[in-house]
Amino acid sequence: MRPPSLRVVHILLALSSGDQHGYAIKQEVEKVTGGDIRLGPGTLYEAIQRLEEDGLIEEASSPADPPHRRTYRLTFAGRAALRVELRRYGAVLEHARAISPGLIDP
Amino acid sequence: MRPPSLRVVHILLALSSGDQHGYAIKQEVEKVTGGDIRLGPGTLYEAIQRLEEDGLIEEASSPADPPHRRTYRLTFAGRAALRVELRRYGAVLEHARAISPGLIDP
DNA sequence: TAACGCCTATCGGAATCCGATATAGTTTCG
DNA sequence: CGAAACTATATCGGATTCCGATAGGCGTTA
Repeated sequence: MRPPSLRVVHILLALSSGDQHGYAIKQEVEKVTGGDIRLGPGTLYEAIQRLEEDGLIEEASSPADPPHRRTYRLTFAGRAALRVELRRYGAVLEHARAISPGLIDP
Repeated sequence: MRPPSLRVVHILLALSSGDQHGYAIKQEVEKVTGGDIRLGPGTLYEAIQRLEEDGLIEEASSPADPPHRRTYRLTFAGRAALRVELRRYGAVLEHARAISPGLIDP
């Protein structure tokens, strides 16, 4: 299991504040990144399958949902993995600011 | 050309404050990440080749260097690509803090 | 010269990316 | 009503990237 890519981090983050189904995740990610990160169907659903296999998300569909819709929730492990990756980003940024000020901020 | 992975961002960052050869990059990345991110030879040299092909780094070896050592420097495009990716990380972190406080900081 | 650390390179299997394609249900609107 | 557009999921296939294993060459030191 490789560390999640930025795309996958966005998927996890979209689930961090509430359950979502795949298509809604896609829309939210594209919205919050201003279209910077897009998720084609291949990327999206294969990533979801992988995350479920790895236990970072789990299905949370309710009988009230439309039958062909699958809702997912972030697991505890998923939240932990998200935190780890965000920390990595924070560390890179901190280091970048330290050694090369003017690279990010201007 | 896909966006650079976190590993590759670390390679670019290692070059942002001065020219380096591959092995020195590897050592610096492992040092600054406290061993969190390791670079095996395959990852390292293939990434370097790709970055050179894409024009993000260029060879900067001098005749004074040992003959089998290849030193690289970050190009203008490389610095720009690094900046773009760091901004993405910053944006994710900002968003994560906004929607899910307590995910990162505690 | 043997051993060790430095330095680069390639191979191959696995993982991931991602557009194209397919399928279906739902909503919108003329 | 019926066509178009949107929602929603799934799979295929080629390309890219990862990354450990393997294999060198060079320089220094014992």
